[in-house]
Amino acid sequence: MSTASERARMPSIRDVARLAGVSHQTVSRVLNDHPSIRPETKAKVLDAIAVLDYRPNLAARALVTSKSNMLGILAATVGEFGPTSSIVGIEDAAREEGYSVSTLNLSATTPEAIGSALRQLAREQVDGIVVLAPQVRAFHVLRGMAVEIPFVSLQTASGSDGVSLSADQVAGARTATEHLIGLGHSDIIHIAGPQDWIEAESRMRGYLDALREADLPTFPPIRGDWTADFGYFAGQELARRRDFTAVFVANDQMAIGLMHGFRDAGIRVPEDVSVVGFDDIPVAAHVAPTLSTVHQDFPELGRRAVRLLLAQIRGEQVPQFGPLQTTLRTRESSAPR
Amino acid sequence: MSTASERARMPSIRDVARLAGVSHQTVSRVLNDHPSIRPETKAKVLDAIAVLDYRPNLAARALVTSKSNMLGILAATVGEFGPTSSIVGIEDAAREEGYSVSTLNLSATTPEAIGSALRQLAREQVDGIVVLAPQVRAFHVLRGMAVEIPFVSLQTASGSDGVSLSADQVAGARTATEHLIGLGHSDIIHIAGPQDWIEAESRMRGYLDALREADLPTFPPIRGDWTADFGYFAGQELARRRDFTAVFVANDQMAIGLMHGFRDAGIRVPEDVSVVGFDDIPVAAHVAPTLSTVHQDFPELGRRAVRLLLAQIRGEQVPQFGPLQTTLRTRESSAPR
DNA sequence: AGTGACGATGTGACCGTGCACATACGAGGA
DNA sequence: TCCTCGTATGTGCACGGTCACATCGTCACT
Repeated sequence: MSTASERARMPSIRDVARLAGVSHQTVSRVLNDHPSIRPETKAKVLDAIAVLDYRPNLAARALVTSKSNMLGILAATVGEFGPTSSIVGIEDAAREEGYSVSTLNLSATTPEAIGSALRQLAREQVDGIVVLAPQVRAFHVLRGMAVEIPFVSLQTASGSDGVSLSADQVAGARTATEHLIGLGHSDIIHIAGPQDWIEAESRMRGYLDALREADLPTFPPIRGDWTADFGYFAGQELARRRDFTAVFVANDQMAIGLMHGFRDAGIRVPEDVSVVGFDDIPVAAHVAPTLSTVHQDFPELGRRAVRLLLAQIRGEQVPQFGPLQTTLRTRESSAPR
Repeated sequence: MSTASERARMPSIRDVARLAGVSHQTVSRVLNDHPSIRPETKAKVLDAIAVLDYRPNLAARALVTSKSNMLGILAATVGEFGPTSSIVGIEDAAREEGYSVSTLNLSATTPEAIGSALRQLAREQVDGIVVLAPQVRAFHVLRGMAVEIPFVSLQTASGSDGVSLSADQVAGARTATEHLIGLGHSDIIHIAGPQDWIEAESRMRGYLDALREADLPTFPPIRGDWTADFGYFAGQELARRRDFTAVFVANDQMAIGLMHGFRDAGIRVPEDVSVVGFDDIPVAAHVAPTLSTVHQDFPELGRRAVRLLLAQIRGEQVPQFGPLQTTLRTRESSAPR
């Protein structure tokens, strides 16, 4: 029966040292896998650690090393499917490497908001930051502010230059558009994402490239907001025009909404109009008609981001990833003209 | 031009003190809003802080106070829509209260995995933990292990007993089933979630309650895994039986897959069979036919979790939330018999 | 035998805070 | 006038690790 009154202080490195009959520094060496430790001594220390159920205090360690063993995620994505999936990949990969992850969700993408978020993460002394801020504006802000903390930004640029990373959006969009062209469509319109999203721009570029190369007419893209609701209204709007036979939509949510809008307006997919989306969200294969779309591996993107970031942090050779491939998933919503 | 060689050490509380001509303790008092500080002194200190761009070192603070100002999220959800949405709510609310959030995603829900995750968060000295582990097993594990850290668990129990919190799943499922009954259906089957998910049980109970009360026959529920793919196979399977006219599905993904399966098997929704889902995911309003479902406010659930947790941490009166209401969204997929 | 290098371990300082206690000063009551 | 009390501020230590340096023994080489 122990004295309940005495505050249960966690055992420290010195408690372990006392029990093992060594100095606290020796314990520290065992914890950090220092080479010059006699196996016998190491065993004694490990025993003591086990007996006391000792766990190193991360705050103390962070204080003295000014390294927190923690990565930060700065996310400026409302809850889009893609980025959210990447976050899971990031967390898993980080955890595997012994890092914790602190997430910071941003609603606004103003320079001030991004700045203060970045400073917040810096205060937490994260060792590195993965930025998921697919907006053009955010990207510039980041470039502009000289952060001393290593960071990798996800899905912001089309190429990978050591600090940014993404699937090959342009190629994916191009493939999707070429698929429609191959089906005999020559009047293909595009519903794009918000103007300041880099991915939206890339997907639009891929669309334009494919059309130009095939000498087909391009249409001014319609700017959406990624939501299914917008897609619906766009569908109703487009129903008045009949100068197209196919639509390439910048993401699946809008594509699904679009098909709904068409349906309500009496336009059949794919008989009257073919539709291709982007992202391959889980329900894309099951909506009616099933949606042709471009698949990309978001979790893998997250894992790569972590590898890139850790290489930077550790000063190792930064791995050069080629752009992540996308895959076209052909389904019912796209059919020959 | 400054000497680049000298390591840029962050300004500490003592640097501020020196510049302001006071003791470090006075600076500390200013930082912590201590009452006995002359306004004049306070101003001097604040000036110095601004000049040096000083920011308190959280690790040092955590070390001495053994409080980290950080909340942990322990999530054992593969990436389901609901929990993911709640996480956003948690983060926002936590951030507003000045807390950081460290997320830990679990793939397995074995007692060992949960235990080690909990210990990991404890090592990070989080002040409290929100657990999103909707599996029955996880719930028991948590109950079993005496964690000294305050925690709130989300979506595990149907009631709210101060440490757990959820929308009223039973009532929601009951409303959905009653809706089908009201449409004249008497043979209603249920596709449930995985056996060890508490929500799956609650939704099933709501379904059973409604049927029993209306004196209608119940069917042994079909156990799914939440995925649209499972729904699809279930649809094909069910197409062979024709002993029902309505299906209440435990989540929207499976419901969408189910409708796909029916479609491929030549069963029309809602003419031949009515379908109602649960969760109201964003595309539910746009699939064909649009899906009747039960809406719940996941982000609000997350916010409440944080309020509950903070009250516990601060030793305040723990707020008693009634169960969060759900709303039935009636759409095309459910029609009169 | 002397010397240098290396392995194994110990000693003390230090990281940046907050806390307990000490101190200085002015106001108010006996 | 002296003592008490409250306000405003300073002093030193503790938190739990790591780092730089010191110590001591052993072994190889000259």
